[in-house]
Amino acid sequence: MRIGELSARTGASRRSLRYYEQQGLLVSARSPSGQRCYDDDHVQRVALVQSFLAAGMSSRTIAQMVPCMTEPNMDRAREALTAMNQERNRLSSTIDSLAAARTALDHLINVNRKFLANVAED
Amino acid sequence: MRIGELSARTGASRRSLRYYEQQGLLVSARSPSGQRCYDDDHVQRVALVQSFLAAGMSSRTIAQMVPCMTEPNMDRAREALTAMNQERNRLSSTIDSLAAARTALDHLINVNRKFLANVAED
DNA sequence: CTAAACGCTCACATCGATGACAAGGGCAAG
DNA sequence: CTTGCCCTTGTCATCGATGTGAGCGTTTAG
Repeated sequence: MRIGELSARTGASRRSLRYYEQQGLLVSARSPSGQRCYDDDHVQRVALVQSFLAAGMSSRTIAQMVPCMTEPNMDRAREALTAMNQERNRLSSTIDSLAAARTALDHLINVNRKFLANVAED
Repeated sequence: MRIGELSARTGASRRSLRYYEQQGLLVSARSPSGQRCYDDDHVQRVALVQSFLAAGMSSRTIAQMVPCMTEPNMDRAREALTAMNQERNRLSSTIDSLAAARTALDHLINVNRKFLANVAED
């Protein structure tokens, strides 16, 4: 498939897909005329990249792990594992922060609910 | 206290504190010479703002809720509640995304661990 | 064959929170 | 009064992912 179809299937813009490739997150075969050619596997790959980007990973970090996403690579597996574990920790503590923020928000929501209820009573 | 001390106590840079004020996230009294004066309550307030910013809320969004953080305000309570609930949902789905990314990462980590173990066997 | 739709590269623009720096005023200790 | 440190406002720079548009080649349907 060409870039338009991959874009349609993944929801990533053509622009983003080219950017992913430029950053080494995605590899494409090229037609004789230079157009990018993808196969079905790339759909999942893009989904994974999107998931990681949405999680706040930088493309540099993802690029470090990507070589091991397709076929584990002995040379890079160790450093990739290090990066992955580091990111896993970062993710976990981010999740904790968000949960804390949500708790604080819940508190604010309750205070305001009660306030509105009191006003209604008067 | 003046801005330097608040900065030291909260970990937010002086620059950030001025920015928070400019965005309506923080209010300060001023000394006759124009210097910002804070009291202890502001430490908590800044912590809350930092927590929300770290959770990816825009300063505009936080500004919408802040008037109701100090003293509930009848005029704004309803719209603020709307914004708060909206943000709560956004937070929840962000947390879900991060959790999904972490699961995907765990999968990758396992694949690589096994690969390295197999290599070691040979 | 032609036109529409798609693809290519290159380069500049955008957003939001923050850093960095300039030019100047306020205040305490020597 | 001077020195040193803290404060003020204002402006320009930064980062990363993506939008946007120009200028030009390719593929496909009529």
